[in-house]
Amino acid sequence: MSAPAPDPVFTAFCAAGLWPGLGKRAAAELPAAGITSADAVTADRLLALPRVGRQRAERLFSSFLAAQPTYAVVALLVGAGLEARLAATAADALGSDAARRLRDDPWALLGLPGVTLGDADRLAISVLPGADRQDSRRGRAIVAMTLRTATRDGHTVLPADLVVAALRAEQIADPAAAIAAAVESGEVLEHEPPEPEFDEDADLDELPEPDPALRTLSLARFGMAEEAVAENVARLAATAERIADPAAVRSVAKGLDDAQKAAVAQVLGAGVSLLTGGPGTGKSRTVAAIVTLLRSKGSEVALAAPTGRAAKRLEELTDHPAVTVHRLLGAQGTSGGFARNEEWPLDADVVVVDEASMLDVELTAALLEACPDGTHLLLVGDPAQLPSIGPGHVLGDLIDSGVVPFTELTTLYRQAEGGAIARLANAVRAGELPPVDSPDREVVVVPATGSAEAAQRVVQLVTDSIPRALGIDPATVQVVTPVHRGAAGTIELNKALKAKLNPGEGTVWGFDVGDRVVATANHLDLEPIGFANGEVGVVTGTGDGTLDVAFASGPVTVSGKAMSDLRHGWAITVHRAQGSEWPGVVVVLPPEAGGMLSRPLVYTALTRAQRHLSVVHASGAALARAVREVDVRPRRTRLAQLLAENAG
DNA sequence: GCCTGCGG
Repeated sequence: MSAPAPDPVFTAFCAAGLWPGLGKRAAAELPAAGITSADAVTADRLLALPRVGRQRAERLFSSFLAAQPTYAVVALLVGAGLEARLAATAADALGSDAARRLRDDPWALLGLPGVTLGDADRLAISVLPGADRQDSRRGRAIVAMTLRTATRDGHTVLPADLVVAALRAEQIADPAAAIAAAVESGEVLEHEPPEPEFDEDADLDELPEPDPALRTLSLARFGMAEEAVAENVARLAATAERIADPAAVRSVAKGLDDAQKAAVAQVLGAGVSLLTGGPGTGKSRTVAAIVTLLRSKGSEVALAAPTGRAAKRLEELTDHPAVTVHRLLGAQGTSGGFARNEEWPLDADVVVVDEASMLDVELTAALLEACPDGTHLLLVGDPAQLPSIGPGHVLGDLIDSGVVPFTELTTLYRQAEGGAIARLANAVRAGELPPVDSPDREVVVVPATGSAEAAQRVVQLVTDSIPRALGIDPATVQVVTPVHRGAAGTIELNKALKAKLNPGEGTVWGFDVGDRVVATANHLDLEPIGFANGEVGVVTGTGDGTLDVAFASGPVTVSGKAMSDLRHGWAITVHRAQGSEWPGVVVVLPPEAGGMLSRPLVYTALTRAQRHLSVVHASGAALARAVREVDVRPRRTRLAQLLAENAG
């Protein structure tokens, strides 16, 4: 008797690794055990697999049964000629009745990462005989997709006109109906244009109409988050009571300038306040004074930052515990919400968040919702640095709204005032790119043509020119580039720099003693103090699958999972360098980064340098253009308008 | 298309 032909759905399910606990090797051995379809799966047959005992067979059988929702999705996907791997994501996102939901609305597939409209259309043709490109579910899904794509560029809203144009580009005949369907589903919100200023003397017949071109749409997630931020800022502003007499500032005023003292006084009175300024203007020193004052008053202070590294630094500078905002709020896994919320709010009198330019709108909404009436919130940050990864422009919008009290620190203390680095950084902050005038070579600009030549210049600067001409140890010089790929990206630069500075085999996970490494994730729980994403260290020893790494904050022995979160760190991206500074910095601007150059990126890169800055410039006119424009792609948001409306 | 935070 010959075995039945293997069931393609079953085969795809197993091959895609969707059967929990079943390895690749075991999957390949299933046919030999007589298991070629779902119906053939029994604990007894599984027992026939090599290296499988009774207990494992039972476990495999029950994990197969538990994976039935995923199996049902695989059946749909395979029928449409789509990748079975998608099934796991679909079951995660759509729940145990994912298959039924996809049969009801195949375009719901578009909500999953990596799915194209073409994929969703194929599924639709396969599950809905006679599927029509004018189907209202399709139009609705394209509206949401358009808004999701905009979200990746940081926008929380899009003008309705742009969404209409996107719908027309997909041959949707009735864009208004598609938008109405998206709003009806609850996934999308429609925002009427702001009311024009009311002029009391105007003729009643000529009341200005809101401009329909200003109508916007948002994904409800982000539209509601912005509304929550605006409402809760107003709530905290209205419920705050003065913590201490402004005269109390005197007790910590020693060493603070007038603006810094004003910032301290502001926190004592305001429910929400802002403290802004560039690197070296004393933001941290001011926060330290605030913490000292509040502790002396017996107030409960909570310190937090959006990144682990910023939290760690805040803790060192204030000598007061600081955590990530996620930790502060009790983040529950990737999809989940936060343990601290309206029902179980934070119990601090004052909450201070450093590096607030990195706050996106959802995290800010969660933070504000967890602050009970009367909490004072201080956001500290530099609006000129890179914007948050998630959508929103929270710090900038809070400033632009004009309704939140803020103090801007402008006096530079860290770099020599009038030094070439500070002059250049200040000019870039203001949108200008003056010719560099630095006879003492504090700033050196090295022109290059193409990324290969740029890379050569970088290696030359780090290993030869900078140490020889300026006497700066290469160990204190950091290379910073916008990109990973290409000849002047981190990957190739690190290879070239390792070959010159610390050649070797890479005995443990590609690393040798003497290699510079950078962390790409937080491991704050390693002994004794762990490491934070973006920290740079040097390998000081290797063991059996372990590395001893000396980070600036202390030594750490790294093994296992944490090891895979280390990369070579002579050259790192500008994004990862945010929040760190080095005595010497080489900034590389390769031509292929031209499109991603922006004023915040250039400013962030330049301000990483304390004593010496070399700029290897190969991006031509794109650099001046990027610095001149406030941002190449400004984020469209509604928060500033909402804040102003709530205040008025 | 490029870059990137947090969490388990």
